[in-house]
Amino acid sequence: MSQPDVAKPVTRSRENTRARLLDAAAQVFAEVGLGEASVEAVCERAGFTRGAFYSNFESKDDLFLELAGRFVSQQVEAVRERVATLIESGADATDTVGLVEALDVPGDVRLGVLLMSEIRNRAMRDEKVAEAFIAQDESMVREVAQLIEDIAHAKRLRFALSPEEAARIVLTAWEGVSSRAIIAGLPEKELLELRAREVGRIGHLIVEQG
Amino acid sequence: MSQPDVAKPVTRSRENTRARLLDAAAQVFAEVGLGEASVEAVCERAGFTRGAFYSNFESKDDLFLELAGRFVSQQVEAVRERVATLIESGADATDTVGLVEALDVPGDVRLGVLLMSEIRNRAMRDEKVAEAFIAQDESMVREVAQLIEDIAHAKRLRFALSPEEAARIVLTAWEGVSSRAIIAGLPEKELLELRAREVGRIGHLIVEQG
DNA sequence: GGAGTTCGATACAACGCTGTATCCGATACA
DNA sequence: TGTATCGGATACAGCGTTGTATCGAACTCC
Repeated sequence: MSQPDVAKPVTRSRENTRARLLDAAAQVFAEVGLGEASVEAVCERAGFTRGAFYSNFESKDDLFLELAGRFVSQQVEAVRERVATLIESGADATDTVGLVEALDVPGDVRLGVLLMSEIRNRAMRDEKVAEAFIAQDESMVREVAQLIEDIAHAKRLRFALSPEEAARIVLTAWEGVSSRAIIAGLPEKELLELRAREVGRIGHLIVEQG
Repeated sequence: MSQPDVAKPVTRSRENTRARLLDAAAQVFAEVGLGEASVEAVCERAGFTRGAFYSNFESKDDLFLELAGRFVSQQVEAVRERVATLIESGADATDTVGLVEALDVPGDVRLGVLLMSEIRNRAMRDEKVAEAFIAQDESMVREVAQLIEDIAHAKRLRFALSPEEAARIVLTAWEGVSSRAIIAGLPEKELLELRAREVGRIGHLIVEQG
């Protein structure tokens, strides 16, 4: 898919330029949106010319698909790690806000939200992106469901909702709150606080409803 | 903002072309996205040339701002009406699914979801759009909050959440479910069912948690 | 019914972006 | 040290899009 017709060798240098282009693309796409971003702009940001670009990707769509896959996977992986350490550290399950904060993925939050929004938007129109999105989204749901299940177990609670359903609600709220915060122009710090608070409240609602 | 330098008369014919252009734009923007939609494509869809376009709008952004305002207002208005009739008809407050279904706005659902997603996406980067979006979003929250409050009153319940908070959760879930359905490629009928079911469940969660 | 105005079509100039073909420096390898 | 390959820069042709300037038909208003 993202592989050119004539298979090119996978040298260290090559991987490096690809990575720089992908990082630059993430920034540019987040800033102006996928549609209004030109290949030119991405290359400029990365410090390359289009020669480098077309030597590494077939098109903007090709790059975006790869970026989307990479980015969403990273998010899932980051959350997976957090959940793992949370579970074995036996965190206080009543502190939903603390738990929610612990899910924050390191990195530029604003960029993350904007990029994810861009990916979601694209996934609504592009089969390929949708496929990648759904797969990773389900992984994410499973991770969070696991966390919720462990909390339920620790508190000896039974829910009317399945852990998966609860996880979906939490994740949906997560995204919704993030978007609203960005639209309202909240700085990163307040965004994080608001998100922890609101999503924590939802978590509470689910947990208390035994 | 959307008014040309030299104020143009507001004739019937003029309003008609503006409306046709706006409708066409809604379709095109929903189909391919704002960024990848050309002014040309919008005009073609509307059955005009760019001459008509530039005689009525300053730019694509100008048109989009107007479209966004109009569209979001319509949504709010439609919901407002439904809520009003629901309230005075004294609908069965325990039937959350029925209540949720009653909020469905008439028209092409898929188009509505895609367009709203486009508007939200744009609002994250554009002050003007954000402003319009926030204003209307708050109206919407108030409408739904009103509905929730009436249900609470009818059932003599008190919530841990304020009606506004509850409304936000419902609306966020609404959008989240819609997006996921579109990404999954569900046909309109199933989208509506899924949405009613899932959002209804959330409503239940809020209502039962007295 | 004639003069003025309005609205949209047409024609045009300019620009930006894309994708490819070619070139050149660097690196690896013998 | 010579040779071959690789990776990115440069140059170029072509296209689509934008915005404006101009034109003509239709409608308005006296």
